[in-house]
Amino acid sequence: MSEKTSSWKRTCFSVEITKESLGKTVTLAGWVQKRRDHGGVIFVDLRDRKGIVQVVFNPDSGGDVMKCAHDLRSEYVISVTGTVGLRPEGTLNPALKTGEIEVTASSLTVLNACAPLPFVVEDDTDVSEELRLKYRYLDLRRPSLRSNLVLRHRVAQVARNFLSDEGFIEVETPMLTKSTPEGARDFLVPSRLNGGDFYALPQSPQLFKQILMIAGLEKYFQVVRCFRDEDLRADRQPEFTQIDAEMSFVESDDVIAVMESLVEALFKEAGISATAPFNRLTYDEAISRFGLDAPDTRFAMELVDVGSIVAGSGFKVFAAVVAGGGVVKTIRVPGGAKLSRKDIDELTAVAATYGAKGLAWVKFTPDGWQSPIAKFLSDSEKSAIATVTGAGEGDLLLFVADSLDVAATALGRLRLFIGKKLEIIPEDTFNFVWVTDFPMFGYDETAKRFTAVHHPFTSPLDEDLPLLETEPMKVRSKAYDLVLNGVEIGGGSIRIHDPGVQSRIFTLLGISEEEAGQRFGFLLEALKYGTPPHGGIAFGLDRILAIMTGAESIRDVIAFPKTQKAVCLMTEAPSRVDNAQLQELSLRGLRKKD
RNA sequence: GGGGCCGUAGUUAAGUUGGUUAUAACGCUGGCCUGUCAAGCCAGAGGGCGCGGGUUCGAGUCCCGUCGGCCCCGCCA
Repeated sequence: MSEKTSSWKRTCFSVEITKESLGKTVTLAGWVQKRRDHGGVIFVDLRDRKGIVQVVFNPDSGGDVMKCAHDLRSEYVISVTGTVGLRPEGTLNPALKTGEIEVTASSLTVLNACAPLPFVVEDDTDVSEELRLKYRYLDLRRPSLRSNLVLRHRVAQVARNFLSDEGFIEVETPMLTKSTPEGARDFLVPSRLNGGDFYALPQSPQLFKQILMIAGLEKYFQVVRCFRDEDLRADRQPEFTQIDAEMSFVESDDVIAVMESLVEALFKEAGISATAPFNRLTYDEAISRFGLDAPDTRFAMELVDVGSIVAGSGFKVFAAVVAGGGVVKTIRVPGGAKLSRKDIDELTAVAATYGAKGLAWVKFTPDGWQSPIAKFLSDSEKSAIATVTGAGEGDLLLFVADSLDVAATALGRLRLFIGKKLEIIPEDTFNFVWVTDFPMFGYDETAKRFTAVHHPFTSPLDEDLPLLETEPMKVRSKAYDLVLNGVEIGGGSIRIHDPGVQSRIFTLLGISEEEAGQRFGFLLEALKYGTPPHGGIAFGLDRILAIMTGAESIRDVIAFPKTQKAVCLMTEAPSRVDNAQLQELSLRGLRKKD
């Protein structure tokens, strides 16, 4: 196809060519980003993994080479040998790292052609994600996506190096493991050798890492895939990656201290400064001030409780909720009085999504209170509300009266919604906060039983141990989450290392001794044999990278992600299998073969 | 399980109150062109509107169903 005067093997990458290479002969290999054919001279932007450089073909290159260059198309794979030269004055391209130089080709080898593309391989493409996922290999050629993968690699390396330097041992734990019905839905794997039995893919290596502590590893870590068969979101994939760690002979503060340094190191790799120690909030504080257990602390607009002010109010809706044990909370939207009725309707709809039955509002206008509820409130109530919220002219107050859970969630979400809409959340700010002292238990109204908020192996606070049997809902745990800009990026706890306490927790969760034995017998057994106090944490690598890269979805930091229906559009997994395969696994297909 | 948005050439979109041969840009194909980098100029090909029903004289346009993508609620110890 062209003269073979030299090998097609690359001598350097595009971006390695500098002005110091002037006059040198180089061989480049890569993809044709763009061809600009002027007839007598042809420019080709050659892209390799590291960047782009302009290659020039002119009649001096030889007739064959010109003809061959003329036939080049986007994404052809080529090798070019040529001489590095300065670009003529006035033809520099400041947009390119290599914009001052160019390579004048003396030979060209087409290593492979490329079929017409389903979409243009460029960062500034607005092609649908559906198509991008189907042709993921083309999508990944785009520099922005590739740089996400590169950063992911670097961050994972930093994690490994850091933890290794801190004395953590990376241990691989099984991917084929035991199903534990607690928690998320398991992905099941049928066992051929034990027909009718199933493995589960791990939701996390939780039990294994605890057992590694019992085994005396003292410090364990793993960059590990986890699987949960639940519905997907922008920040949730059925398989995702955790930086998982566990330590022995530690309390919460010990884990937090090491992990803060790790997080500093990870974010430094992305050019983001995270300065430890990070702020801390208890769960109760987080809920009461921000409404959510993953508070976005980049902006204020905190929740204010006005329950005591309106407890005896003429506004029966408020008074009744307080009398019934509920709360009345409000947020002040600075300058929010300019919002239209339609805007407020929208906010009401948002609040309704999270279960709020209504959204009361007050606009502070030059003429005083403008509000559907103003007439029900006394002057002293109004002034108390203004004082406690700090509301002044131009502001808007939004109230939700409901159970603590609903009111906090609705206003907490509303706070985020308004923060985004009014663009009052500062960008390029990274606010880390530890949320601690989570409640041990939640209550499942439908199943009429207690559930573990974190997981059943989380240790209660020592001082709350006596409340286990008397007031379980008041028991707090030694759990901690790391929250960044309103996103939970990690969470962990000090574990129970006392089999007696572990049994009490199982009893409370309504897990019988027999059941506990079936599900976690190996752990309960192991706990008897000299278990050190231990605890750990796991970070969501995908979420961390999404924040670092500004990605809207973790799909943009995962090489081969799945769609919302958990389908890989490239491989078309999941798919049907042969009946023969099923039979071998003692399974029967439920769907007819079409 | 539920709510919302979307689906028209290869791609991204426009398609008035349902009305002749469905538009545009980019891309693609061919030609011209020695300094472009959103190259330029000329010519050209390409879809029957995700799929299936229905209403109608007539359906991208209305109705029903279905498939797919995205966002969210539930779910995610």
